[in-house]
Amino acid sequence: MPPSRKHHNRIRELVLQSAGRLFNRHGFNAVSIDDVMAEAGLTRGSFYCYFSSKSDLYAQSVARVVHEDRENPKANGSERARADKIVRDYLSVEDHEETGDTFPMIGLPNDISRTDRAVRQAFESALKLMIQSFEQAANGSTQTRRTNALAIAALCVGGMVLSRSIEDRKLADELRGAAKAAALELAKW
Amino acid sequence: MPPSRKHHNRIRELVLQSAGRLFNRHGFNAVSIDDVMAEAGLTRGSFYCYFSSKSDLYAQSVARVVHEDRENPKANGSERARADKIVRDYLSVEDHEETGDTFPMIGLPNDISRTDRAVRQAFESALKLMIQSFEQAANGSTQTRRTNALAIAALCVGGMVLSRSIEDRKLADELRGAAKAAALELAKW
DNA sequence: TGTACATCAGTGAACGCGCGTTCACTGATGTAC
DNA sequence: TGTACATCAGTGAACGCGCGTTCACTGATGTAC
Repeated sequence: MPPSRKHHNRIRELVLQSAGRLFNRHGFNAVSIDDVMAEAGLTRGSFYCYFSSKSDLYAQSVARVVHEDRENPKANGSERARADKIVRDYLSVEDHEETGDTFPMIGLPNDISRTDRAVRQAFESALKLMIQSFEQAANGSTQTRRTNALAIAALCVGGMVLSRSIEDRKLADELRGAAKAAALELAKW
Repeated sequence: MPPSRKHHNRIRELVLQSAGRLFNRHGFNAVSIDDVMAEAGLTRGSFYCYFSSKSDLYAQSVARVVHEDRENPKANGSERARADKIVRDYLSVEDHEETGDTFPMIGLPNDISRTDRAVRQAFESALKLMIQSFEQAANGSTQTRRTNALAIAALCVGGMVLSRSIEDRKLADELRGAAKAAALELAKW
């Protein structure tokens, strides 16, 4: 087996990273396979050496984040710090263009609607993980923590989606700021 | 002028209604011109008798709602009642499939990203109107009302988008419920 | 050590499909005379 | 009142483009002997 297994995995990882970045920024539909491969420095054709379809790529890209989080759950510090980081990733006023390969991957959930099962399931498990993070970090009774975690998730996604959809930068910043404040208020962590 | 002006306007309105319904439910990209025309009982071709492009249709569909709201601002009752209705339209657990031609039209904002100017502007003005509604209805200082109105908007959109993106109905209902509770708590109206 | 071969990453052209848009045409409606 | 004509809604086929996917081919790499 000539081109080594190592090489295969390295490139594959590279493509996954490009994909994560692009999917987070622009959503599923708006990103083409060409875009992903170009960002990784390759051309369209070899994509299928690594993934069986665009949906497969998305599913694996999301699954990777979930998996990594499960592997080293405390790597990024306390539960509080992790939850805090997620909120910041979504709602920071400053570097909102930098949604790298951090956590989110729930980039732009809307265009998920009509795609296949695997994509939706991957998305769903990532969402559940995010909610769980918030739940563990929050204070209060079990019930309160659950409810607040759900609301925080809605604030994160809603704030980000809206602020990205508009051109009025001032309003966009205001929106993210308000959503962040409300989220942190709910969390009381 | 044979087919009367009345007729033209009537059909046009009918198409706008179908469009509003479908766009609210599925977003911009996921709805085809065929879908809209079929829902109105017509075929693809005559679409261009009424609108110059798909973007034009979307822009006008959204603009209609804004316009109607400006025309009879108190038609639906007090400011409180109107704001309340918007939240319910977004986040009711029951009839979330029924997002008719009520207010929302901020159906699924994500896939707006790469479409033309008119579409984005229409969307943006609708969003501003929604925020304004919340602002007027809420209690507290000017500053508090503004901040809370923004957070409520994020909760509405985030809660709806997320709950529509997942298959786990129980979680979806929980999400909408939590987002709604948080929104009403913020509003204190 | 050197040569033949197998393997697979990578390329770029081509295919197919969905969908927005165009177009030639039909048919009904109302106005002109 | 009746007939010819103009107007436009409506139809369905066709075009064009973007993009996911396929495919025949190349070339490099490492193993077999």
